[in-house]
Amino acid sequence: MSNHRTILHLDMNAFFASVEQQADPSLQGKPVAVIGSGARTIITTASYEARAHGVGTGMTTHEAKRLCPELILVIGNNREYTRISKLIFEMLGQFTPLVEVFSIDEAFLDLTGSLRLFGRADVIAREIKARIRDRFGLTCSIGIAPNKLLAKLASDMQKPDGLTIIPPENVASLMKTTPIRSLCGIGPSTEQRLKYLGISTCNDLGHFSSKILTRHFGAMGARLKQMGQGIDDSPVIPTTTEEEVKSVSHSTTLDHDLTNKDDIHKYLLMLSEMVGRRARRYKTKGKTVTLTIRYADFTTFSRQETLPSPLNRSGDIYRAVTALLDTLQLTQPIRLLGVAISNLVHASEQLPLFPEERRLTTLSQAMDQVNDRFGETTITFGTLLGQDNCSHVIAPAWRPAGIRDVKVK
DNA sequence: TCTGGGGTCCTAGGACCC
DNA sequence: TCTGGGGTCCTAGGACCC
Repeated sequence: MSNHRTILHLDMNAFFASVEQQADPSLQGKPVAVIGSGARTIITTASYEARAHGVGTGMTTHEAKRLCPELILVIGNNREYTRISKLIFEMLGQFTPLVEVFSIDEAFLDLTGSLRLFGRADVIAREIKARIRDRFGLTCSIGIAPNKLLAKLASDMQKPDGLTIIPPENVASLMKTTPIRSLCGIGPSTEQRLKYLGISTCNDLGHFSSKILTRHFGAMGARLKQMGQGIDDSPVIPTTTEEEVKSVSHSTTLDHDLTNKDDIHKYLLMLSEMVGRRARRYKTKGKTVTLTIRYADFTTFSRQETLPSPLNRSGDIYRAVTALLDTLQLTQPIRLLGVAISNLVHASEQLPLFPEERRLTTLSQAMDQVNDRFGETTITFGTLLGQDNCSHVIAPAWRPAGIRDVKVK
């Protein structure tokens, strides 16, 4: 009986773009990019045909069109991606109850206990790939390794439609050639700081002085050294028992930069309503309210306030963020506005004690009920009317609403 | 028409309390 | 009437993920 774990990481290939190509055969084999609906949108996902021209996530549509004039732009369909994502994750639950949803198109599976029943891990991986292909016409890349860090590294090694296995005995030699930047958790900034210390491969990192790493990176230092050695003890946490969310936020890049206070207030009301509604759906309230502003030149900053009692009514959130706005001296036109609540506590089912408070809470609940039944914009605040609708494209990392309710087996 | 949106975690410094 | 010091909460910003 070996004492190491067998972890599988699944990564859907060009998920949003592939779903679009499946739904519309005329897109198959063509360069396709999924974008948002706003005026200043970016490429969310590019099909492999588009990637061949250099088109990638984060590019502006104009940059992408310049690289690939025949590129077909498709506005993302969040509902459909969420629907398929849930079906795939449910299917994964047939192989182990230990399925951790990492994003809308990625998941970790702990197969350690499943091997006796299903045989070898690569057999399970091939079965998963076949099912996803047969049922959805989609491909994925799978990595299998002794832990999550290496499984994720492995799934990245062959795309699209890959299957990469890192056996425990191969870890040390793999670390010799793997660049630190390939590890999940080491981004551009950490890479630069490590390079400055003369560290460029995982092997360099794994053998570097703990003392110096701790001096430069604090608590993160020890963890970095372990990562360099390919060590990762973090468990696969099934999504059903996942912790509660810690914040709820919405932000929007405006179609045009704003200077007018009335316009800014309208957007803040819209964002407050979106945050409040989602918080109420989650049955949560937040004590801290945050306003985020991005200026035309992209400087971004935030102001937050922690209130005496938690709130989730849209009007209360709106009041708090406008109060924060009033403390500021704006120096440039505004490009982006964001509203968040954090410091979350469970919302009590009990109605407030005072009549006026009770009236407002009941009103808020009634509006939610109507909106739940007849669609998002049936009832809303007067000043919101005439505002463009707020159908934003979810990012690949977005966790589908209610995903925590997915029954895994 | 340069540069989306939703999250988590960490840090540093200040307030405040004992 | 020099300098302590731990703990907690809060704010603001930044790194990182997809």
